[in-house]
Amino acid sequence: MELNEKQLQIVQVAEKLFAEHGFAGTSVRQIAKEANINIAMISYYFGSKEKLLEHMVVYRMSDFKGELDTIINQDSSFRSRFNQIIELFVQRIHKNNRIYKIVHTELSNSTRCLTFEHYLVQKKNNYDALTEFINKGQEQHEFKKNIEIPLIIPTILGTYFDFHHNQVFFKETYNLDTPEAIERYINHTMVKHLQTMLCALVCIEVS
Amino acid sequence: MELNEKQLQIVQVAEKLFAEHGFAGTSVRQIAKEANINIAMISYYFGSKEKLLEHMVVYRMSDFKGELDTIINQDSSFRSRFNQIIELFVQRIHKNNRIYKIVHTELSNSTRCLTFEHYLVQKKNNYDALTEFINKGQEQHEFKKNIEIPLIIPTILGTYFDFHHNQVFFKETYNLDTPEAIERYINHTMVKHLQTMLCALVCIEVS
DNA sequence: TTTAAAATTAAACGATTGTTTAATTTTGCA
DNA sequence: TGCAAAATTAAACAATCGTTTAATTTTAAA
Repeated sequence: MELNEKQLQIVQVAEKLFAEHGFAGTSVRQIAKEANINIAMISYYFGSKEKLLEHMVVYRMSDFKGELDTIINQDSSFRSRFNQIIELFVQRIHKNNRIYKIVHTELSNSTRCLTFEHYLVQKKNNYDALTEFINKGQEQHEFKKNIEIPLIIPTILGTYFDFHHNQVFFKETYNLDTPEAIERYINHTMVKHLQTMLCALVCIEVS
Repeated sequence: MELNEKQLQIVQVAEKLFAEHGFAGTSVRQIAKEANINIAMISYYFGSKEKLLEHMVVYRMSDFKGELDTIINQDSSFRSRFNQIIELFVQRIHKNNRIYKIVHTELSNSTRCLTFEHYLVQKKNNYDALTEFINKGQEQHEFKKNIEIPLIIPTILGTYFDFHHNQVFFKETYNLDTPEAIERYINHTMVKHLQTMLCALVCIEVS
């Protein structure tokens, strides 16, 4: 997926607006205005508003599997690697939260006939990689059995997104008034919460 | 919030459509057609499309605090009550998942100038009740300290909604092909996953 | 400098949006 | 039964939607 400077500008503005107001809630005129381009350029470059979204998904959903494999193949304990995986997921989803929000909203949308193939394939890869890692840990008696592995990733991403969706609530309830405070809360408090909780679920304690 | 038969019909249809296609993605003509009423009836009864959404939120966000207090005031162990609270949250969010999805989407939407006061007040109540319960458990040395209490509810609701948003993925990856299978997965597997994980986080083990 | 391709523009397209109007029908009480 | 209020209707409203057109400007290789 290669985009020229103008196309990239359109995609970036559209991503911001789609995430903020939804796909249907954003008009091509808004995008054009905010990106300082003529309305016709969207059709000219992407064909249509729908195809702009498709291009955006393919462009943004860059490969995440590499970073995951790097951690998994490290020469450290299962617990350490598991903790690193959790942190990686949070960082990744936080960095790209806009496109994920758009995809989540549109994926369960029966109007949209987009495939989101790219997203689903990448998701499957992540689930397979994590499952294989956990299975190995279970074989070596480092990880507990009878774990619902398919729900580990939903717990990580879900915790992040529920916080993200309800930021209005958290801001005023827990005094997260600056962007830096929110950043710190996500990267430290939330990561630690997830690590503690999921390790307690998965790791066998050695005493 | 009292609604006559016709108004209820409109709210129910609109709730389904808003959840499926988003607020902006649903036209009043779609609502009117599916509810078998004239378009003008929406303005007649609710004033506008926006106000229909406001009425919907107030009507649907019925009081949840009672059920929560009933469990908290039970005469059983902290662990047992905590498990029941988790199950209640999952059941509650599952039963009303449509309105929660709508609110989550529109809440972080900078276009919408709705307050969602009703939703935020109820949320605050739930957070306060849970915090008080956990604090009591900590005082009585049944619950661990240094827990990030504000992230417990996001973990419960987030796990549910990430699964819900990505149902297309889970259906084909884990063979949840019938509505009954999904129902069973949520009410048993997911509840157990959350209970095991959160109890491991919160409860002090007695050996 | 010439010239064909690419980029950009303003304007217009028909379709659809949420809302309002004014006329008509239905309802339920006196 | 009569009649005012409530409910319902089809039609029209201006505004906005995504897209296309045809003309113009810019670009870059010959």
